[in-house]
Amino acid sequence: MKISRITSSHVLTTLDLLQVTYPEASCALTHQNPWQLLVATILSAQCTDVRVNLVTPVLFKRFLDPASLAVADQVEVENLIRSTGFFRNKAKNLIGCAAALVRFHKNVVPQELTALIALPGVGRKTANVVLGNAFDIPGMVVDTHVGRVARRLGWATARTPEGVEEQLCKLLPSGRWTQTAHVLIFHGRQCCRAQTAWCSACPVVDRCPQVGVGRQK
DNA sequence: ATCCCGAGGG
DNA sequence: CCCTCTGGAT
Repeated sequence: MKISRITSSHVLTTLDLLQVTYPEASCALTHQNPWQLLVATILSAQCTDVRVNLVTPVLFKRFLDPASLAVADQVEVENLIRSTGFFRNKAKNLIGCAAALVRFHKNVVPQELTALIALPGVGRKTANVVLGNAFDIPGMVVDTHVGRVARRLGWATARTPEGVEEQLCKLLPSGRWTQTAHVLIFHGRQCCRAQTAWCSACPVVDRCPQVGVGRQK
């Protein structure tokens, strides 16, 4: 199958199959607005969404908006988010983030990648999650897993992460960018591995143009 | 004991 | 590139 024959709906179906196979890969952060999503995403580093969702309601009840969090006592914030890990860094970043929004962004979350990354505690990954899930702006972090799996599935041909990102964003339907990156990472780690692919156990073998590439487990 | 859907700093 | 920051799950 050539790349030109890969359609959006074909990709979507494949994605759904992968999602069913790796349910834990789906993003389950609860939020009502970009600000809450930003906070939840910062907290989600090295921590499950379930644990993040346990602390955010308390945090948002105590600090309603960026303005109140910006002047919060760091130790109080630390105690509220302790169970999400890296709590000292996260508390400092959360407060710093809120302060930057107040100071430079009129209290609202910016919609530009560079502006988001400039916020404390916000890197490429967090920024892309916020852009995609809160503003529906295309973008995803392409690591080696995402690149390899996307190429094997025929969804991308580019060799650089940036090239793959561009091809995937064009191919994928609105709002599926971060979810796709995540599910491809899971698939790449657990089944479609770099050295030994496990095609006989692959949930999407029949949709893969390169079944049997490389060594097989 | 080891791994994790990350970010920042050396 | 390598390290560190942390708790919780496995």
